[in-house]
Amino acid sequence: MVKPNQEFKEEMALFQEHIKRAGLRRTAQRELILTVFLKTEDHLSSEDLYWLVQKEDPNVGQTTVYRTLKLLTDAGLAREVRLGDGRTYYEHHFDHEHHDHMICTECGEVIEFFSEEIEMLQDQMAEQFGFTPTHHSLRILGLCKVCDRKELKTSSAASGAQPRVRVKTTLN
Amino acid sequence: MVKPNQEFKEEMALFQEHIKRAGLRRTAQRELILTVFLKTEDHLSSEDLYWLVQKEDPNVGQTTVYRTLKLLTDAGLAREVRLGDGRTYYEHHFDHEHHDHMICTECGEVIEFFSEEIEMLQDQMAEQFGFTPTHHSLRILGLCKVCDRKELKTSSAASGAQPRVRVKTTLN
DNA sequence: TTGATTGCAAAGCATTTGCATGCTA
DNA sequence: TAGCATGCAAATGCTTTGCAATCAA
Repeated sequence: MVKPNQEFKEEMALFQEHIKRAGLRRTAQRELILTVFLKTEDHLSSEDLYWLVQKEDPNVGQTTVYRTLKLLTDAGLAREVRLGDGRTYYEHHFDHEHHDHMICTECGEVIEFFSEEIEMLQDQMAEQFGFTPTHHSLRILGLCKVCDRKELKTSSAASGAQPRVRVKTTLN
Repeated sequence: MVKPNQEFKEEMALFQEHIKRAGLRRTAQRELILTVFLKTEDHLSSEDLYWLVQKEDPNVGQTTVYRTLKLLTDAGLAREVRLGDGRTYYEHHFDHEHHDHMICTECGEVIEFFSEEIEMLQDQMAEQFGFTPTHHSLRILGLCKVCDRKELKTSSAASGAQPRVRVKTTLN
């Protein structure tokens, strides 16, 4: 079922490189997990990935998925994502540029977005504080288009006008 | 030891109001927890707050602190903060305007900052996607001034020049 | 009096760790 | 062969829940 690894040649190579550099070992599990991971879209939890991997090889354990995800993160192939609920999600770069997230608190939809200006301003802010940034994390929580409409319908009567965009407060 | 509640008159009133509105009850524990909470600075975990409350009244339980912190969040008096490790921190508005965070991954220092421009751009982005934001969360991870200097010293020789600020990738 | 609140202990979750066995290099 | 990797079960750490006793309204 798994497509030939050749599809992710670069990524696989990067991984092997990292493994060698760290004095670790190349194993079937790690390769399978990475391959399955690269074929996913969006964000998935360790458990999500575990089930996907299970379909290919029922012998792989949860623990190995957890450990490998960590390894992939170290290798720069995966990125931890915290969506706000307790757990940790992961996403990869393959076919995906760097981006931030809007998360609908009603239906859980996740919108990926990117703003060059926001990036620049962040760097400027950091510089002001003598801070050297390595990562950043921007989440906007609220209602997606669909849920916002529902909200209007159920609560008071909705005027035809677009709801005003307004950030009331901050998390984090 | 606890200063008279009069100091936080407004906050206390808001809390009582919320409690009444929700058909809940005013209790000594809740008042104590809120008072102690408002006297703190920065971000503290439920457990941190628990220990502070313990000093005033050893009979108050962990659970009540957890529950009250949730209540305060609902009432708009507290704000959940996720610093990146597993746990949830809280901060209050008293004496504190809305802000975002830079977190030093070396020493854990947390710098609070605010950028009107970034706020505006976020609203603009949201509008583009028909998204109605309610909260947002921006974290910049990296090295603070002090740790960055140390880093330079221990690794290769440091040139006198300021290190370039550059965001490599995103967590979120 | 009624039903919300509390504190304890137990349960839940996601994640990590200990350890004997298995497998790369 | 040495020692990293694996998978299981047990342990952890934070947070939530069940429940009898307590307390505010």
